[in-house]
Amino acid sequence: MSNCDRSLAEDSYFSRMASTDNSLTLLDHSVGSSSGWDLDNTKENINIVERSGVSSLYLSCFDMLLTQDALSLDKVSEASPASVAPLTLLEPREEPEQCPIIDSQEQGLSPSCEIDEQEDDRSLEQVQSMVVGEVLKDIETACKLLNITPDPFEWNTSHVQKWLLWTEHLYRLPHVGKVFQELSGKDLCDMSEEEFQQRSPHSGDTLHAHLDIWKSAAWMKERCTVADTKVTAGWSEADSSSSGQPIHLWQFLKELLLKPHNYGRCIRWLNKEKGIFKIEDSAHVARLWGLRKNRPAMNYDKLSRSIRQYYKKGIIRKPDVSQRLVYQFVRPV
DNA sequence: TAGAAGGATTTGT
DNA sequence: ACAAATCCTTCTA
Repeated sequence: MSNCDRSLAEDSYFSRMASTDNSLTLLDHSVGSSSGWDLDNTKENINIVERSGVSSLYLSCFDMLLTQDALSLDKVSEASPASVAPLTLLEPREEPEQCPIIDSQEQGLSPSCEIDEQEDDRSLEQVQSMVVGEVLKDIETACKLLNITPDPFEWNTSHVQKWLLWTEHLYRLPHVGKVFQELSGKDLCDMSEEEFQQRSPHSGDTLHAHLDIWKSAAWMKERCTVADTKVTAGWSEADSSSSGQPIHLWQFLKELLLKPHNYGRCIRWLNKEKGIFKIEDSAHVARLWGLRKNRPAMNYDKLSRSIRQYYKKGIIRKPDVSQRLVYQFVRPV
């Protein structure tokens, strides 16, 4: 796909982003012009970060970065109360990966007086860079798992389906079924929020918002690569999704284990030094592996058979004291 | 009943 | 050719 194709389709998109030099400035602008995130609330927001992890915060922040104004922001957070709002009530301590929440409560922060603006600016900048970094990292992780590129424009129809399944899974959205079938990534990117909602009245708006995040991240990545800013550090690592070689199961498991923040509830180290890990949720891990390999019928029975093939190869073994769902890398990192 | 172990065969790259 | 997927039987906690 040529850059000309892209630039046409992304015109409206770029215009929304304003002409800023990097992502932080970009965040500055949108935060500064939005009623949802006042400078005075920076410390409070940092506290939110410390209390509940960054995901819910960064989604709020990123949505702000992406939405044209506070009105459309409210639309995003309130348009699908059935799918988003109850989650905060039902699972208040949900792990971020399981349920990064677009939390309307955090967006409704009220304005207050101007005190020590410079210090707030610095704190805000810290939060912003953290927020952007987290979003980029999470997208990177999803790309590895799904074996897709970060840029939705490059997706084919099967990549689109993977992304849809993944996003539904991650945000507990109702299944959209086949309404987005036959659409390429470019088709998807060209669709307005209204078109999303036409196809999927229940989760169209949320899916559109998340696609916007991906589009922004890809756009930022492109900009930052040229500008060589440190925000993109996480993207430059060579990863299995870009090596061309199909990923091995043991690599995939290590990838999950590398992201305890995201996958700690389905797989975690028991003893990282010895390479001993436990699969906490066998069905979940199998589902992720199936997603990664495009094998919808994958289950733990089959995944574990593949793990057992590693016994002979000396890649994975059962630990000395054998326990259910516990394995050990023969050569820990 | 879910998981562990491993044989046999098929599939996809 | 190779890794993984699939299907299977038998065993175990």
